Order: sequence, then structure tokens, then C-alpha cells
Amino acid sequence: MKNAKVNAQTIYESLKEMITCFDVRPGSRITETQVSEYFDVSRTPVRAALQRLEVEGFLNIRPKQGCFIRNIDLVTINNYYDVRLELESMVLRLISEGKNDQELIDLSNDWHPEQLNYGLEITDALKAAEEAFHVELSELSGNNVLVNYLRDISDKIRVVRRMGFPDENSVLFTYDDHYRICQLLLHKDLQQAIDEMKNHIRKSQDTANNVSLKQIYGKKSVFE
Amino acid sequence: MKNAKVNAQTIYESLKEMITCFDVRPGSRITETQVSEYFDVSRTPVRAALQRLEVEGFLNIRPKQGCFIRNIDLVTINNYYDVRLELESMVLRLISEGKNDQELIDLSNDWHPEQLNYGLEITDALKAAEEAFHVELSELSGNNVLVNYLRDISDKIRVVRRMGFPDENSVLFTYDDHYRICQLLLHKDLQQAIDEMKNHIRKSQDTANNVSLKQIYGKKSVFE
DNA sequence: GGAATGGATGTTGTATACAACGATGGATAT
DNA sequence: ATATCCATCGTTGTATACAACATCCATTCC
Repeated sequence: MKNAKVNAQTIYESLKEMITCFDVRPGSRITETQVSEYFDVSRTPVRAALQRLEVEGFLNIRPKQGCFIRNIDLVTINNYYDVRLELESMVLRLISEGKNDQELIDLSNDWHPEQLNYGLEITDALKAAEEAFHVELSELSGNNVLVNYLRDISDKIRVVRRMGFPDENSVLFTYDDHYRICQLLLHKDLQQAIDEMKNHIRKSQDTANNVSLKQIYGKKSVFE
Repeated sequence: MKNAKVNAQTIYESLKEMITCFDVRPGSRITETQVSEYFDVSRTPVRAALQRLEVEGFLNIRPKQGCFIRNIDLVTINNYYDVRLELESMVLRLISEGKNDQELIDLSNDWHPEQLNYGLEITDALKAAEEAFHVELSELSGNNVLVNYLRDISDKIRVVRRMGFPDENSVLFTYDDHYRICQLLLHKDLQQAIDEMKNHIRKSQDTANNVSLKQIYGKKSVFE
């Protein structure tokens, strides 16, 4: 890796990306020396990045032994989904009590099923946009604590969530769901908006549960 | 400070305690050198502790400038309380769907209004027990993600929460509330348990909003 | 043969020196 | 008097050396 402005921050971001995209295998071990040689820096900024990742729950540092990438655990993933369901419902409730109609209209238009702003292809950009929709929606709640927790959940379920696009049909459904939820909110139909959101999230959760984790664990790690 | 097994972990814990109890004033600046001299260690373990505290939101590290203790902000505190209300309701729902009757009975007995296990005096131990009750309750939900978020919330609202005991009466009410919530859950009366919990939490939130923050900001910082 | 021992190696934990950058204040020019 | 520049100092960021401990494996002892 070229040493173009590599610092603790960029190392942190790179490692986090590698971990959440499973470029390093869950359960595998990485050492500070390995990473520092990979990025061509000293151990100091690497340590900072690794320690932060440990606090955020992406890996586990065992004293004098090494850093072990956290295993995926379907029970925990489901726990995240359950909490997400509750918090996103809260988001909708707060939005319906506030007055952010213009922002809601904009968000709604972004996902208009006839405009297909993000295309129909299953690209990384589309998946990122799907994730961003939920974050932007939460920001309309006006509760930043809520936003931060939902961001954290997004980080933790990213991989399995991105497997929730098996075909183009699922993409169309996403446009429909997002658009409809916004419209229901605009028409102050909170309860149905919540129901739609729950279905929307449960769909993603179901595919997560059906995914064979073998395709994840089969990948080769970057640091091997 | 004597150098008896002072390491990054203990520095982290000490600093966190100081910050959440306002032994260091919000908004004030501390430097790595200050802290390292205070604990009589090098900057290295201090940096680890400070960086962790930054990730957890207790302070803000400005490059080449210093670490600034995060200010208390009543809006954010209220945001935490609002999310807490939602998540503790979820806890009750999950408990009512599970089967942890024995643990519930134990917890209930701990707070029996006629036994007064934790006394009537407004001590630190009592306040810690109040906090522990909610954590232990959440653990009965079986959802560890939920437990972690509630722990985080506890950390963030600790100070204002602990001001929610103005007199002995409030202590008695705490026994009543805790006991009643457990009993309602045991009798599968979920909705009323949730209502009681909401009242219980709102009481704490109200006192938080009425507290004059001056008594917090008036304290003298340890590192000055 | 099996268990205990001891050394070699690898890893994180800590101390320290230096680098990079921001802030401050005084000197100087206009 | 005011604005600009420059040097100094303080602070965090990084590199590196060393310390402490865990693990592994060969050797030794019974």
C-alpha cells in the first residue's frame, strides 16, 4: 500500500471497511505488526485504529496474543434487527409529530418508483443508497441519540443487509417500500407507515437468516 | 497518585468516573501530559484511555490542541431519556414473552417495599443499585444488543439521574415502582407494566430538567 | 512413555524521542 | 495606532526501543 497520507484515521476506515465487507475473515487473527507492514507505518497509528475498532465491537484484543476479528453470530444479528425495528418505529413516530414535510417530500421523490433514480442494477451504489435512506429518515426525527444508535446498527448488519438483494424484483420492492413509507407519513397515517416499515425490515432480516454463511467464511483474508 | 498497577484500563475507568461525576468540569480542557503526570505514567496509556473516551462520546480530541470534556446539553440528555423509554418498554415486552419467572421473583424481592434491602438513606450505594436494577432487568430480555445500548445510556445520564433523589420519599417511591413493575410482569400485565415504567422514567427525567446545572458547572476540576 | 521444565519466539503494553501543526505574543513596518 | 510577520511554545501524532507475558516446542527427568 502506498504511503499517501496514511494515518490512524485512514487505517481505521480501511480496516473497518475490510472487516464489514469480510475481506478479513471473522474469527481470524491479525497482529499490529502485520497491519503496520501492510500500510507501511509504525505500530502506533495501527494501535489507535485497532483499539477504536475494539471499542466499537468489530474485534477483540487479547493481551499479548493478538486481535481477533469478531465472529458473525446469527443470534446477535437478529438482536440488532429487533432493536432496529423498535428504533425505526420510534423514528416514524417522531417524524409524524414534527413538521419536516419538505424534507419528507424530497426523500420520497428520491425513491419514486417511476423515476428509479438509483437504477435497477444491484450495485454497491444502490446498496449504499438504501442504507442512506434509513439514516436520512432517522435524521428527520430530530433525536441525534437515535440517529447514532441506528448508524451503529447499520455498521453491524451491513454485510448481511447487503445480501438482501437477490434479484431486480427486490430492488423494485425497495423503491415501493421507501416511497410508500414517506407518503404514508406525509398523509399522517402513522400506524400504517410503521407496519410498512416493519415489513420492509423483516424482509431484509429474513434473507439474512437464509444466507449461507459459508460464502462469507470461504473468502480469503487480506492479511494471509 | 500512587503508581499501584496503573495502566490504560484503570486510567480509562478513573477518567470516566471523574467525567461522569463532574470532577472535571464539562467544556474544560485536559492534556495528555497533565493526566500522565497526575497518574505518574507515560503518555502512551493515557492516550489509549483518552481515545477510548472520545469514541464513547465523553470528550472531544482536537488535533494539536487538547481534549475537551463534552458539555452537558439538556437537549441531548432528553434525547437519551426518550430512547431509554422506548428501549426499556421493549425490554418489558421481551421479558413478558420469555420465561424468566424465577429471576423476576428474585429481582422483585430485592426491592420489596417492606424489606428495604438498600435502606432509606440516599447513598451512592442506593443510587448504584437503582441503576443496576434497570440493567439486570434488561438482561432478562435475552437481547444483548439491547443491554449494551441501555448500559451506554446509563453512562450518559448518570449524573442527572443521580440527582433524582431529593428526599426519602423518592426512595420509597423507587422501591414501590421497581417492585410493582416486576409483579405486573409476573402477572403478565404487560401494558400496565409499561405504563408504570414510563412514569418511573419520566419522574427521573423531570427532575433532570429541573436541576440547576449551575451546581455542576460550579465544581472545581481535578486537573486545575 | 509421559510429564515437567526451560528457553526461544511472538505479541501486546509502555516509555521516550522526535515531527507536525496550532496558538500566542511581541517586534516591526507602515 | 494598527496590522503583519515571525519566533517560540505547547499539544497531539508518529516512530522506535524496550518490558512483560503467553505460547510453543524441544529437552530432560522420572
